[in-house]
Amino acid sequence: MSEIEHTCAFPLDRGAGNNLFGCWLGPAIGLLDLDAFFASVEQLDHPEWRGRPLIVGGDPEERGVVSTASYEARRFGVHSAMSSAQARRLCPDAVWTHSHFDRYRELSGKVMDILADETPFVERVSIDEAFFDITPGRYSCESPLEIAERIRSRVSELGITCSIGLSTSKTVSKIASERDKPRGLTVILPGTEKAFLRPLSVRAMSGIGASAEAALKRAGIHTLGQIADASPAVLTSVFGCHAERMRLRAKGEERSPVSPVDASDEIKSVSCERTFATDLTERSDVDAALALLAESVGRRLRRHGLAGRTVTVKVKFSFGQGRTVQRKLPHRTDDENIFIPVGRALIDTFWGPGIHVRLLGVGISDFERAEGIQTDLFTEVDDRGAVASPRRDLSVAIDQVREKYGSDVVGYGRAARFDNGGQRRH
DNA sequence: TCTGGGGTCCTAGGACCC
DNA sequence: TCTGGGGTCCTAGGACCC
Repeated sequence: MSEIEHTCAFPLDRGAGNNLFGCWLGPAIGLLDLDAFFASVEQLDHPEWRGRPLIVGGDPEERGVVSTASYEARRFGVHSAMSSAQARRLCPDAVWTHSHFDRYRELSGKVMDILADETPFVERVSIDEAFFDITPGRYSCESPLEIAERIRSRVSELGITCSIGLSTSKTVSKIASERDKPRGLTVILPGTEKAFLRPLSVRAMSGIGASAEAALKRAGIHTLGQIADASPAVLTSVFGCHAERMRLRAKGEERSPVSPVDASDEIKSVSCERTFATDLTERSDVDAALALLAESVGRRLRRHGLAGRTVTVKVKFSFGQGRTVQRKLPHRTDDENIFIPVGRALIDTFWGPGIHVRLLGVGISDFERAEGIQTDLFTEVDDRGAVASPRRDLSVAIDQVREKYGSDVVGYGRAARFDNGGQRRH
């Protein structure tokens, strides 16, 4: 029997009728966040890496960045999104590994199963985060604290750990979950939300990024309490039509429900981009890179059974600026043989002498539902209403070989000049 | 030391139509 | 011929998230 440990940000106010071991007033919404998730999975799968600084991310020699650092590596100052080169300087002895998404997805699924076993009201936010509603009386009459404690303990049986924030709203629980990582359970009791939020920096609240923070600072607003007290005009100048919703969130009075996602679950776009170890300066290299990225997008579209109508090409130049250009196709497709030429035409719109390409990306979006598809008499359309080139069959055959033997085995000649790291082959 | 890769959502302007 | 207004589609860009 695990002993109940938790952090209460504020002393219990028994007078208000809230008691840890008694009743919980109002909604009980939890946010579960897996601790250093990718790094924890790697340490689970490689016992020899446990207890050592571990970095999941791109190669330091190739403009990579840190995806996740284990807590041992974080002690050296390494954190997500830091360039791998800097991480290596801070922690030269760290173990490095690339990410293994299929494995992360598998474990994430097991965690979601645990949540689903405790309550039907689960809203998955990302691969390592989910909200869950355990309001007493909605599904179970058990104390929210006991349920949260049990979830935490069941997750640890998988060999990874999580932190949980528990309160009456999503905003507060999300912030609370960050307070005591790893393996924390932070409870903000009903009635104490406002006092908990007031002194916090505006950046603590999700939805406020660097840009909104700067705008708020110009208005003299630094804390969530100041957002709660700000004039409607000031808030509107920063948040537009979301001003009053942001105020409610900052006051701890948000009432947005945990929505088990079905429709919003659907994929809206599929894209692939690559930062090259050395800039591309030859148009032929850029075209070859486009083909490589497009094949990856095509493969994922076919795997998901999706076909889209908008092609987007994204580019970053060596001197920092970037551009995105997009074009709508007359018909949807999942066939890179169709959208590669469109991508080339989009590259034409910004290509010129002396251009150095640091990053190139390709994306497909605008997935129509089958009943909304329009066709004409002269276009061959498959049973899902998508157009395909004669070479799509070849693409599908390559998909199958890759499924079976791994992605490095076979590919078109046009993509063979780059390996998966985007490094030019010599 | 600069700043990856996968996404979502929103805004704004211009074209075009009624 | 001039005028205005509204709606929708397309495109580009930006903010934000993990």
